[in-house]
Amino acid sequence: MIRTRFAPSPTGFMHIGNLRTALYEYLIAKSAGGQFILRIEDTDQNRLVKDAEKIIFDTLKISGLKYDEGPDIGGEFGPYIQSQRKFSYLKYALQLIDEGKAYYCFCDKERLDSLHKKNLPYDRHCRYLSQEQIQTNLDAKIPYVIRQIIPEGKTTFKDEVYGQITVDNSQLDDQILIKSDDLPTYNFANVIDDHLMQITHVVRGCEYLSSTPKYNLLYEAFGWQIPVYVHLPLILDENGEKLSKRKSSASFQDLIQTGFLPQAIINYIALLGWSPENNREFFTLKELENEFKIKGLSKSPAIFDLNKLRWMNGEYIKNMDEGKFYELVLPYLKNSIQKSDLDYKQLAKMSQSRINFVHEAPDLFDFIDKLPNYDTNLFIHKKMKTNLENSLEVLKIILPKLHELLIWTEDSIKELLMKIVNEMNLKTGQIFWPLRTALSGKESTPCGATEIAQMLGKSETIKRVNIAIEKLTEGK
RNA sequence: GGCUCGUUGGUCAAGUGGUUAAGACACGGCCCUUUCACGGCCGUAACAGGAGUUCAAAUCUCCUACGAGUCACCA
Repeated sequence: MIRTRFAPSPTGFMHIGNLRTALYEYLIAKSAGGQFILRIEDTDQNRLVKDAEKIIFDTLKISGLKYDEGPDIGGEFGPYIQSQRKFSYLKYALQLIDEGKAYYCFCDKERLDSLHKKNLPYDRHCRYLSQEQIQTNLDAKIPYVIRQIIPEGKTTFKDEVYGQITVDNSQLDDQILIKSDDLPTYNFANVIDDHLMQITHVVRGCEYLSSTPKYNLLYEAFGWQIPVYVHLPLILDENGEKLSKRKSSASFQDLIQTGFLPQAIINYIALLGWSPENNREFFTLKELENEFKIKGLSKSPAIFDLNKLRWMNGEYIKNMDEGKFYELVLPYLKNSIQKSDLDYKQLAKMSQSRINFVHEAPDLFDFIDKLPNYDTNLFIHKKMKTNLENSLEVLKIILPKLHELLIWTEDSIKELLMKIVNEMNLKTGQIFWPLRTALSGKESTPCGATEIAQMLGKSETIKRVNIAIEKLTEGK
């Protein structure tokens, strides 16, 4: 049984890099019928950010990444918040001391700093202390940390994405397992918890690639089974820089707030660093669970392209069930458009293929309540073969006929206009373009002249045609 | 600086020794159309550089360049 875990620190926003890591962890587990676990790593109390934990829960919920075990739902390997396990790590470190694989270190900050300044690794000073010295120091209550003895030689491990990687142990410090406050370091707690929680696949960002040998040395010291490693390439922002938890540019919440649909975000980030075996681009989460293969992960970093996300969001809107889109867009339309006798279903339908965000819909219809103060040059359209003169002429012809029209429906208006087109032997556009422009005052609208006339009603239509005639006459 | 990793069009990417080097976004053009959008068609544009192995290299090896990650009592 494959078990993966998402182990974030509650130190800020969830940016899409974090989310993608969670997504891949989820997919690796679920594509093999395994389990996905959430564990909060909050051992650094100084860096905690208020509400960050809630953000994590909410984000996973909204994006549909359901975990099988976690702080808020429990599970047989709990607790799932590291601060609640904080004193359970010490005994493992003491065990390593007993076995001669770790040691007390009493070096003070000054000593360490001076080494650090010279860019030197820890000199293993305390590794060779005698039993008596150690006991004396302990009795004297001198603060200590516990360090692991890093053996000579090389450490080799296999990563599922990056392949075999070998590091000379001389590159590795005798790492601290337990800090002087008796709490574990991140790396140590991580290994212990992953083992205790029976995590089989450690999936994480590739910033951990170079510290993985340290992890392995720990597993080996305990004689525990080493997990499968899957390191993920970075996601960079549009400037090619690392995403940050402080800057919110690519934070999930902000994207949601901007109007991106969770499904579109998930779909898009799934493709940032992974590609399916076929050429497919659209996946629901369920479909990803079926198609995801570790083999498709790439090694090089990817730039987060808001442009393509926008496009994908538009695709999700276009392909959305009509009824569902109507539900989503209705409040926006009702709130922004004052004219109330409108067929909102029709408006929804007209906007669905024209927007990338639901909230953009009302902008398309802003001309309904108020005719913009447009420039008469709008009447000039080369392809429609219209200019100021023939537009004026056409509008003058239409005006009385509109007055006479008794039944005011889209069909009746269209019939009327087509009749004029035929009688006068015009190009269709030569009558529709001036009318549409006169009624909307905009270069483009989500629908044609007849729909607009119908929406506006007879008197408003006539009013706007009159305004247009005036404008065009004045310009002469 | 040491170590590790990476480098295919502006972006995401396919590709595992022989391809006209896919596809998508963006961009440009054309078509459809009463405008716009949708849709359809077409186009611009890439193997970081060098040396080697080979009949044959985007693919294997080495070097160089560039980029990134990491070297904490942070996670």
